[in-house]
Amino acid sequence: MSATLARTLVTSALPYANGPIHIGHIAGAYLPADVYVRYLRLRKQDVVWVCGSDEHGAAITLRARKEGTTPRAIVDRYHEEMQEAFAGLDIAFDHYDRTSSPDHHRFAQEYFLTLLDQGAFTQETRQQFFDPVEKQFLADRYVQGGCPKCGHDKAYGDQCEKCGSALSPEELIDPKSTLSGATPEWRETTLWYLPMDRHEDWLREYLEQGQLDGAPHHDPKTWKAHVIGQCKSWVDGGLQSRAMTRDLDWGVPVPVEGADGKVLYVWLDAPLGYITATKNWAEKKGVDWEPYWKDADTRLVHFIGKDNIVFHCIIFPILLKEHGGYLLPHNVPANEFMNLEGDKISTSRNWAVWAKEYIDDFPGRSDEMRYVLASIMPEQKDAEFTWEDFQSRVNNELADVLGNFVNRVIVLTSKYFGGKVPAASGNWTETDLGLRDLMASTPGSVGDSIEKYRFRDALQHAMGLVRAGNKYLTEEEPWKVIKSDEQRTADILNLALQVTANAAIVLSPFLPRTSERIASALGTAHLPWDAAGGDLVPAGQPLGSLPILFDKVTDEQVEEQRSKLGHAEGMREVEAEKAQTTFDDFQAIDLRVAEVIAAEKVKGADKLLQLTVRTGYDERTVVSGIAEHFAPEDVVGRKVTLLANLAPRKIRGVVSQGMVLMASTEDGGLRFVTPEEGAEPGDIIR
RNA sequence: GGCGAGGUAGCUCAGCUGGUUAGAGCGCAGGAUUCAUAAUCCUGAGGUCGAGAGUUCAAGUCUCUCUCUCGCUACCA
Repeated sequence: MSATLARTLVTSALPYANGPIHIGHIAGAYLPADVYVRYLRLRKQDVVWVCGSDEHGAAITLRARKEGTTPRAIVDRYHEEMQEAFAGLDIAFDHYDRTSSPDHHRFAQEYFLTLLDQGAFTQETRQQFFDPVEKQFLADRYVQGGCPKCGHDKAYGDQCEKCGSALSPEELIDPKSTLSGATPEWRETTLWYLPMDRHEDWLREYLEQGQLDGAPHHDPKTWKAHVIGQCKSWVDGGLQSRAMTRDLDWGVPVPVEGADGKVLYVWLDAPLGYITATKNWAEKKGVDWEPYWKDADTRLVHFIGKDNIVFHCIIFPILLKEHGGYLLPHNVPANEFMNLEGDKISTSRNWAVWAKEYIDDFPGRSDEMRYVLASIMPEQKDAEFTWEDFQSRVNNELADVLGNFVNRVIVLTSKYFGGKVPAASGNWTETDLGLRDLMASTPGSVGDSIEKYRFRDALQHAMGLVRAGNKYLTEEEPWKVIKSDEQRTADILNLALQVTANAAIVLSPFLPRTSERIASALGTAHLPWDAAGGDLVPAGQPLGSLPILFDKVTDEQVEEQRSKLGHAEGMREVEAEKAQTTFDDFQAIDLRVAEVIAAEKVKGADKLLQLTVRTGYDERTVVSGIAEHFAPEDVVGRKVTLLANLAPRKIRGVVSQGMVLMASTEDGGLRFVTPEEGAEPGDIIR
């Protein structure tokens, strides 16, 4: 497959510059791309891999405000930090850029104008929250208020970070501007929208048939099932218009008169960063960038996590096609998620293994992490990282299988042949020929798997050669043969050395450092992939010294890493108290003790429970979004705190008269606010 | 509730367009061996392929129903 196209352009999802990189990111979008690209480079193919920091968007400005600094300071900090993290794990982009650069702004604006001229957008006026104090429109994330679902009192206008549900700003209870704290007003604003429904037909053809403009473009069978599935689900469900601009002051300004205070939506801006990065790479290199994005002889591959599928398979292709002249992705091998020690990775709970911390704790041991992540990469479904598994893979596979094999080959050679590669007679036995066959076929099987984005398989194939080497030594027993037949011993060790040199090549996309150390010791450094398969080490070659390749991971280290999880201090976001209120305002709220006497699930809604509560003076219905935390039988008979004088509201066809108060716990759970024994329904709380 | 992806040996996972006794790595048990980081190699135990029904000469592999997990989406006061 790789032989038919002239060049390959690889991108990895632009990491968002408001937090550090963890192993989930690495396993999702960076390590697979790195392996893929290293392989293509070894094949001497024309390949470019670009990435960069995604530095715009409301979340960054919000964070800047919270920390009392500027968005620039935030993105500068993470731009540096993320690059250190990548470098620490030998993630070697050809070019790492950033979206806040003037080059990128200019290019994104040009691109936007072209689309505008070509009628790709519609202009619509909608109601949006406006901060009367700061005199500016508020992006969804700039509005905070009570979460209508879990009651969390500091949910954002686009989602509640406590319960994870997606929201829109008008749903918030008692919305406040996060800029000034003022209550926002509804005002009209004009934004540009991308009407995606226009594109459903060709998208369907592109995704399902791999056809573009009536011509074959790619083989859809090579795409992952979950990628195509999710895309079809979106297209079949009907595509909506999506705003391509935002009212914000941090981003690429909309280059249109009268559009002050408006910027390009990050999802328009960010993927264009791939193009800017390619241009900047080309300039640095003194070559033409355009073939990489425009020549039909180029394969475009996006490595991403599953959360980005829709953007890379639907929205970005629309933007590229609308502009014209640009290539569409040939494949988007999105990975699923990496879980950690039985739970999902969570930045705010510090339930994560941070790339930088790993490198600090295990200096120089990037290959170990790369190996483990490649072995368990979430290629088809979510995967799970545990430190115990890390330990066992490093100790049993890297140290015992690979490290020990290399060591025994070198020790045997130095013992019997003074550390020089012995010459082979050429009289191969059946066993020898079997191993030589495997040696010859391994580069192909590893490469095939890599080209199919099956990195775990590829690594298995590569390790298979090493395992065969161990078996060979054990069965041929050169330490016995040496006593009677020196030439036969030379043959055995020569072959074992050739296997070692071959292993260094086929493992190098995964274990660049280790491969380099092995190859240097054997004097076979910097050989191309296509050299692999046959004899690589010449007879008579003196071997360099090679210390033990892998230290074992101790139980203490495992324990230490485990104990770090979830225990970072101050990681829980302490929420600022709300603005002062008055006793009179408090008096307006009528809280009472009530007892739940019946409960049932609201049909058609996963999260709603319809409760009947006794207040002592009446019985009423309250709809509560707690069904995911409590079964109906769990709540019947409980005494609860009821907000009694809340205006009735119809939810899913049921009129809810009041609200049951809940405490939302750090782990995202809910607890009833239960009065002490002795309080009876109807008792007033004040 | 709708849609998508999953549910395969103790663990982590492969199984392409349906076809001999369902595989790998790790773990475990027994054995071999000592060149090597107490490493290696061999053998084995042996999983109703989430549950049920159906199509077929033949199903882990296709169809339907159910169930659990994950994601998107709706509901959320």
